[in-house]
Amino acid sequence: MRHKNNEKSRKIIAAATKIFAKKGFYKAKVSEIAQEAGIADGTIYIYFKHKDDILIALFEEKMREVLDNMKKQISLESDPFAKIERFAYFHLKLIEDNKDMAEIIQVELRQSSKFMKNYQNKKFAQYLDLIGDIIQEGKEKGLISQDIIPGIAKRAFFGALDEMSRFWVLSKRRKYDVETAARQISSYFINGIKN
Amino acid sequence: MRHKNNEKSRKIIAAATKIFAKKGFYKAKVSEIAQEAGIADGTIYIYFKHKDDILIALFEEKMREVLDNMKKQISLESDPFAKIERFAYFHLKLIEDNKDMAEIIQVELRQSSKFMKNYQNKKFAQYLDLIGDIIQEGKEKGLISQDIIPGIAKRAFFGALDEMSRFWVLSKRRKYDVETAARQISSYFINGIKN
DNA sequence: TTTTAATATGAATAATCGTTCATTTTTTAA
DNA sequence: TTAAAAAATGAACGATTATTCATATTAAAA
Repeated sequence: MRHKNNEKSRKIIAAATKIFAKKGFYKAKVSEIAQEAGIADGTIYIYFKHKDDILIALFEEKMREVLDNMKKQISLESDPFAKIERFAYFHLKLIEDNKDMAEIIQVELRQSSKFMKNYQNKKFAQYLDLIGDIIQEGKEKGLISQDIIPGIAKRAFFGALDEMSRFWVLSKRRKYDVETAARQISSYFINGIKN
Repeated sequence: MRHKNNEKSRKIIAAATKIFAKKGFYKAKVSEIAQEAGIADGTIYIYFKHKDDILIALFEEKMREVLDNMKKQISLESDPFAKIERFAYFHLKLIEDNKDMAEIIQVELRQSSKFMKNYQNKKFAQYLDLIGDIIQEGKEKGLISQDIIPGIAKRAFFGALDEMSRFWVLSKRRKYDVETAARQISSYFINGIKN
């Protein structure tokens, strides 16, 4: 039954999210994931061909969620600067609400190019492009300086948010709240690029 | 003889830099590092107790270099904004000139908290604080808005540069040159935080 | 030169874990 | 209800690889 299979896949991914976040991909044992999911070791291999595939499926599922959610959020605003501010807030909010996912994306996504030679993270590129598109729109509306290179600016903005996330994810306590961090970071950026 | 030992340690670290960058920590075999260094597998264990220790020593050595170099660069400027610009340029230049090191710091440093429970990267914190101190100085001189929170701003700026590095390190070709990227990123930031 | 100490070697060890598959259990179809 | 198919199990396998250590080599001291 198609429905049940998806259910079990998701159960495995949910378990893997927890275990990968806690131990990292390499130190996470397949048997631990199985135990967390409440199934036998071998069952995992009915749904995933290799351990790697669990991580890839995890990326795909989470990134799809994140991307869809952010698209919706952005569409609620019409002003490019308001979009940027909203992006910052919801990005950081997402991190706060999904620590395990955030930790995996922070840590494992970066090394994914090493152990999965051919895996191209298209969803991540699309996520970055959400910012790129806002900047492009702002330039066209004359709100953002023509000197700004969207390919650099989108990375600078994402990187600023991402480093903040890293700090939260890897340290135990949150020193700044989401609202403050989002407001600060988006205001540096908006003031920095506006015409 | 002290001198010779240090020499061999460095030879091992140099070899490890190459291998870790190419394969990542977990996929790098100790025997490969030994081969790259032109020594026997066992010899590595005279200089390092565990594989982990090679990576830690590597971090320490590289970060010390990076930190020393950047301190010198910053001290050449007196104006906080000029310091920021110089920081951006030399950070990106360093990445460009030391691809292997950059790749390791990008990828392995992030997961270091996972496999080395007790390793605190003090040098990295100091590196971030170089930016924090510049911002503090700028605030005191009235050049930077009092609303700016150095603990957030330093991460935002570093993150912007770091994301650019990530792009360079993980993609094959460099799309933007160092000068352009440094100028863009530091100008967003400076305009964003100035009074 | 001879003795002693320090270094280096690399084959052997031992532990780890991803993956398989013969068997059992559950579900579906007849 | 019974037969066939699908899904699940988990013990066993086998490949990998960090680390050790008995032996050999080189350097230092006597």
